[in-house]
Amino acid sequence: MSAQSASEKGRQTRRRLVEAAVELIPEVGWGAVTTRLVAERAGVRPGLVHYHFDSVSDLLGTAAVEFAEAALAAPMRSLRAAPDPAAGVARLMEALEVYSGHDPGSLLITEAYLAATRDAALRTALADMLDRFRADAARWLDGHGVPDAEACAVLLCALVDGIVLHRGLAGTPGVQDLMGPLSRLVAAPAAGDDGRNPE
Amino acid sequence: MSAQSASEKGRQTRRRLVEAAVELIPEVGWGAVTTRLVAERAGVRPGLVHYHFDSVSDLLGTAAVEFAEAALAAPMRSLRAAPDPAAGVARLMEALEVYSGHDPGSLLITEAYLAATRDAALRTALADMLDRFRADAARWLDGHGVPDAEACAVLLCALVDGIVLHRGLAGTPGVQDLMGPLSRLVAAPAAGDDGRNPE
DNA sequence: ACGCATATTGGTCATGTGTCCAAGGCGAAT
DNA sequence: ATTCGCCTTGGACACATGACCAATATGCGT
Repeated sequence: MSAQSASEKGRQTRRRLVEAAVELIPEVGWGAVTTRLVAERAGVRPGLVHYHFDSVSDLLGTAAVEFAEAALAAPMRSLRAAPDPAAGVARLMEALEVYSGHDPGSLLITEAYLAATRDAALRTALADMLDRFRADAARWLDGHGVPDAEACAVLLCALVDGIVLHRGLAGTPGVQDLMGPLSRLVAAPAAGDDGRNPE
Repeated sequence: MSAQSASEKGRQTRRRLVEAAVELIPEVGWGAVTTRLVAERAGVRPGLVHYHFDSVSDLLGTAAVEFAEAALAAPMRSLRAAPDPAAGVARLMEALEVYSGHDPGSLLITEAYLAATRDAALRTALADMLDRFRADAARWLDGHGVPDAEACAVLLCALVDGIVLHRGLAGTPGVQDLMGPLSRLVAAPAAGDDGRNPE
């Protein structure tokens, strides 16, 4: 295969380390990912971790952001491809069905949320991601006549992570059972202006 | 004052350790709570931790369950005291407003959720709690004419933790801005009483 | 061919960790 | 007062950790 340039090999090693971290974070927990552990999983020597990353936190942060970015793209596409709000939410929930039982990806993201509490850089990175996702969803909902699109988007995003979180605990009922109330959430006001909330 | 019996003093020490753990878990993260750290916070000697608890995990699990039990009681009361579903959800969200910014309590619970992923005993303990909460909410919603009460309860519980989780990241919009769509969620389809929001 | 920059190695270092234990304290029951 | 049981003390143990570094390998441009 390829005896690539030194920098190319370096990038590959770095990538392996990130992938190993992505695997390990859900398995053992954010704080329990150690240099030696991640190096062993990546098949490289422990010393390399501190060559490619400033610290273990740096590695973990990089892994979390890279993964989350990729993981959120799919559900977002599902939502956008839907013809109407109800179908969109249905698709979103379907995409979420992947997160059944103890899904490593969802655990990773939750771990990252918590770690972000104690890491300013990670916090802003994740918050930016969430805002982008939320803004996209709000725009789409608004464009399809859903009232309070922005609030709906906030709720949907919270719902996604909340369901994912509870899934980790035990078998929360299948998502399809939730569709009734959910479709009400994004239903356009039937006749009169009913869903409005005067402050 | 005091000069209580030996066993009484022991119970007090144990209580202090639990309280210290409750403080520390959100501050430094579940995995970073060490014997010496928690002992220092509790004002006792490190050796005592392993007298009152089998291990650090044992301490953390005890702290999480005891705290979560107490923390969920208040919102549940708020919900139950409400006259109708819309008001109930409003009260629930109000109670949640306590969780503004980085609320230690919500972080504690989230940390516990994640730790439960790798601890069977803790997992069943937390799942039992969540089920009780969910069942109570469902019963109450059902008794107030909300359709799909069970699914609604699942959504509400997920919503609570999801909002709490996202709150930790940054200033998610105030809860009152979410009430419009939320009242739609629990609105009864019947013509008479709908999701109007008294206040 | 020769340096040159990058990637890798194998090891060391001080520090902090969970767990355990023998000895001491101290109130309570006899 | 003496014994008994719980609580507490201070220290010890073996071990894992993050970070660091001088030396080495590897492929690049010249």
